[in-house]
Amino acid sequence: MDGSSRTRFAILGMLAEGPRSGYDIKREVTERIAHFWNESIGNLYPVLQRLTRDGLVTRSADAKSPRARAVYRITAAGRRALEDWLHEPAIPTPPRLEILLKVYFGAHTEPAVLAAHILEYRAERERQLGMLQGVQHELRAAGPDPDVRYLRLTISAGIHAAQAAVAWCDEALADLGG
Amino acid sequence: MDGSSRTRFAILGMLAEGPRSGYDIKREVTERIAHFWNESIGNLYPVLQRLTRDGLVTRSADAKSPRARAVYRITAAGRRALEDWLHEPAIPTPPRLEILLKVYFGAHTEPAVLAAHILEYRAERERQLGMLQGVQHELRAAGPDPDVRYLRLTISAGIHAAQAAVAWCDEALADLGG
DNA sequence: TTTGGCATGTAATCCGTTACATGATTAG
DNA sequence: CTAATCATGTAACGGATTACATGCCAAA
Repeated sequence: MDGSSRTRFAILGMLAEGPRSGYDIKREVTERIAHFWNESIGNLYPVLQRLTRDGLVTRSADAKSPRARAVYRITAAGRRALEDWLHEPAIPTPPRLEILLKVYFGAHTEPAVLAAHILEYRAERERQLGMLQGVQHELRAAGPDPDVRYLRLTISAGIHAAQAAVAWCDEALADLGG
Repeated sequence: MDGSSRTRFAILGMLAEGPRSGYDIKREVTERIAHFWNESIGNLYPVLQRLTRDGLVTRSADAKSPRARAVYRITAAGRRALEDWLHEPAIPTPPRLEILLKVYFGAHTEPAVLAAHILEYRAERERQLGMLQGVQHELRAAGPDPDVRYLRLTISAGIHAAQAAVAWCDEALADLGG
């Protein structure tokens, strides 16, 4: 059945902080955790329905909004499911970095083609790095707020990863250029 | 149809270095590029059939082997497809790091639970780091061999990423411990 | 008034994993 | 002899993306 869908838990985690609509969840994913997680809106709605059917969340109409908004709330069973999942070790997803696959097969094209790809990749990672550092700076101003403790940690993870990626790009570009 | 399947190109790239069986390809993936790419054997065989049907590879029985081995060779059309793909920019796959999702929702469990997960994650990354450094060392002995130039680059990428991951783990563990 | 953002959902499709099924060969 | 590895494949399933379809509300 639903053995490994981690979308369920992403949703449950978000709802554990308070009631939200599907649209809200999607926004929070893209605005706060996009650097390590993603959800497509076309998947979110069906999974929310299944979670409702399973009694892990409840659905109600938002009275305060003039729009047709469905607001979801996590149930006690939902919290239990979330906590159980948090206790299980994380299952590592095998990575698929297409940029490195192209590099690995680099002998079958010109080095300049590869360099162009890496340059583009570097720009993207640098852009991301700047964004994350911006968030980190804002969070520093907030002081030792326990509410943002875990957000801080994920931001830091993204910064480490982005810096490593940029450093590798520079190394690779130097190698390909010389 | 087969718009975005990168498995095709992983196969074509491997076959561009020489004839191989499906089993060979799987072995090469797990032994050399597992740190940034993966393929399941159950997917490899059907895709090889489709590539044969499309005329990008040819299939023949291996006469030299006492076993029932099917050997695939890349065709001119296959090489063209590979080169075309190498010219296209890499499509970034949105990441899904479950470990960070758990950290993000860390407020809903005990810090010690999180720390245990991170410790396990750290061990895995450190193990991987050691392995990659071992390969890097072997490759250094080979000198400036152009054949291993691109392999070297992917190994280096893995080392950068693993080091960054380990560094973050230490930072996170210090934070959670204190 | 028209554009963009809010908001929800379905359908088609696909990409890929896991488990299952089978059998030959080689090394200990 | 027997276990591990070589070797190929199919079937069931599921998780997720993209495109499609619809419509309201607010701001310019």
